[in-house]
Amino acid sequence: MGAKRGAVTLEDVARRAGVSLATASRAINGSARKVRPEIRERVEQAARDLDYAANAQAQAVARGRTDVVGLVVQDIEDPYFSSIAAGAMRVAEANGLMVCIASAGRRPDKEIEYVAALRRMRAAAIVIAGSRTDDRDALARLGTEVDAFERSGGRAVLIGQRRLPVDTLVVANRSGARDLATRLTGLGYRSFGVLAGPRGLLTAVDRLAGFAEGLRKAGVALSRDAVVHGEFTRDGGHAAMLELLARGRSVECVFAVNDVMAVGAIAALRTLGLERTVAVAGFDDITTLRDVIPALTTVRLPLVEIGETALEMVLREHSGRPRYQRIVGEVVLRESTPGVRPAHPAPVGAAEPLPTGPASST
Amino acid sequence: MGAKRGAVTLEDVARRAGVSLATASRAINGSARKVRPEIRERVEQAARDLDYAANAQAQAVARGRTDVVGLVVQDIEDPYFSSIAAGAMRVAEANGLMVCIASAGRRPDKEIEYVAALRRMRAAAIVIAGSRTDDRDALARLGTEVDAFERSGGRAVLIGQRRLPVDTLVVANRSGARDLATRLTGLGYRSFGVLAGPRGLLTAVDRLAGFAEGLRKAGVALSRDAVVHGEFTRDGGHAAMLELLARGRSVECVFAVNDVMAVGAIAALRTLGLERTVAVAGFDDITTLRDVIPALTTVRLPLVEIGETALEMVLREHSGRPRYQRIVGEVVLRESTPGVRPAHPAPVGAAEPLPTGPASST
DNA sequence: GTGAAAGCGCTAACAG
DNA sequence: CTGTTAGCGCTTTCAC
Repeated sequence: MGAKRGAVTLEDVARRAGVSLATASRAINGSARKVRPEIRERVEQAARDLDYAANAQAQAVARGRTDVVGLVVQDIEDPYFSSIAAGAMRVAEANGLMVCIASAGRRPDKEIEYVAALRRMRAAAIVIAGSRTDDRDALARLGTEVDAFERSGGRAVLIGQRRLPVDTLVVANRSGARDLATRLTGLGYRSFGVLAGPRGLLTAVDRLAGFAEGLRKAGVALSRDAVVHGEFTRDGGHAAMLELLARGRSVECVFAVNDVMAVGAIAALRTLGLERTVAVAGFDDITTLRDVIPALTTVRLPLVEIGETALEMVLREHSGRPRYQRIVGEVVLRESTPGVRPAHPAPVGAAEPLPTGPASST
Repeated sequence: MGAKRGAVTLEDVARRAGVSLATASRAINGSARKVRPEIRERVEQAARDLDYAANAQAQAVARGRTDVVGLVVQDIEDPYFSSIAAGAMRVAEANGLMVCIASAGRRPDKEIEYVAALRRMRAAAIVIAGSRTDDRDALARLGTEVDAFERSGGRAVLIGQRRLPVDTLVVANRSGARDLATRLTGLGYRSFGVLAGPRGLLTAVDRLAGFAEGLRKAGVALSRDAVVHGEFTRDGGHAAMLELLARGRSVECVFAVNDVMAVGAIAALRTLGLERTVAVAGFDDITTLRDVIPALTTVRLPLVEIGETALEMVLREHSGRPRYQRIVGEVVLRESTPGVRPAHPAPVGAAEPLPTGPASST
């Protein structure tokens, strides 16, 4: 895929500067040993003349290490992952690393394949972002592959569930959803529906479980058929909302297990003129979605920061056993869940405005 | 950053299979020459036993070519770019390539730096997505770097403006904005404002120019102080809208040069209770933004497809001079520009509903 | 078919 | 400090 003939080599540079290969190497690509300034300048000039660019691949094999890190996500187009990617890339830049990114399209097998590819590339580190599934077999295979990666000298970190003996940023989906349920019942809601995402996706499963748990603690029941599964996407939320309505359940409030589904749900409600009748809450607090109307109540996850932390963690030397770091979200109540009028007064801090600092963009 | 000691080498595999290095290589990593099935099986078994993964870097230096392509974007968190990335990654996957991505943070210098890094990596191809600026110097340096990249055997393609003698997907910003202006005046609007984006950003400049041109053709004036520049972001649009209002100009319709700015503008209008008074149009048709209210009139750009096309173009063998392929957008009229009631009846096809096929997600 | 050996472009001892 | 000389891990002639 692309011949690399034309490329100038270090030998060309050395010859032109009239020095040895070794000296040229030391002058250009740094080294412990020092080079006389005069010579160094001559070499650098030669390199400039020839427009020399070191062959990173060759350096990698000679040095036995790479300057590339890998990032495996489920879908780069999903803002959840592009934010994480942004964070990781920021840290990579700060450390002079290039990031090779792979979008697995939510197929566990592809994910494993990419980890393997990254192992072949001898990536220094690799961060795997995205929910695990309940597919024990896929999990085991991923574990094997990650293990092989680490044994070959690389370092890996997962973002999501703690399911493998590997460094992990454990997203507190369960407690986040539980807190959300608590706040929502605090607003006076008593009947809920859940747009639950794909059945086997742990992030979705955990959020559902946590939400149910929160309701239970508040003494609110969640009937089985008030839970509708669907794709983890805008259209999935749209369809699930319609399905829930079709089931004839009247709910005051719907919890969509992520923001994009919530947006789909609101769209569905709107076409039926119900957007102010049924409250909707999401999860993630996706920046790009902050301007939907009504503003979404959600659980904010510091996505960019998660990406940064993940890469930093894995770059930091570490000795011994896997580290698990918990990432907790924060409930943000907004207009999409105005609360039930008569009863229960809204708790303190219930109405939080949209953040509009100059920092948040997109 | 990460020792690569543990890694199993092909030599280990060869030894275990009791064959020569050469044979092991042929058996595992393919070759013109054939290997007796029996031997091949033995080698493959050995590789499996040892959990061997070929060192892609070493292969690259030996073969003189890589399996990585580079993608340089302005900001991976911006849906405009994450969609392009998704497209590029799709075709990369189809061709067994890994993509190294770099997010330049809208700094032309960083962009150049990354192209250089990609050259060092000996990337087979590289796609540079994002608007050029009016900085002639930066453009020249990018040109030099890209040229060096191509001379060293790689292939490059730009997405944006035709400003360099390099393969380019030329986005028809100007004509898109012109068409938009035509349609908008067709709806009866007569006074416009423009939230124009950063001054030096060619994409923004072209869209402004095209829009102005469209208005002119329709005999509508666009006063200089009805044009407000600002960041190419949601907050930039928000601020610019406020500024436009502060200037005391009463406009019927505002054109924000991209969707994220348009969303910011709508948010600003909403806080003032003006969202149904001032019409707003954007550009790009960002998927994630399709559910804002009112639904955004915009110029749809096939972003994912652009990413695909770019990489395909550059992967396809080509002899000779640079190719320029035009990408034209399509005006999509939606609720954010309902049209002016009394006069001018809406033209045919004016009201296009939101696409809601199961395909569109996020 | 298979193996020995010469690279690929660069780094890193090791001597001077 | 600088040059010589082994490698790094793999591919690919070139003989057998």
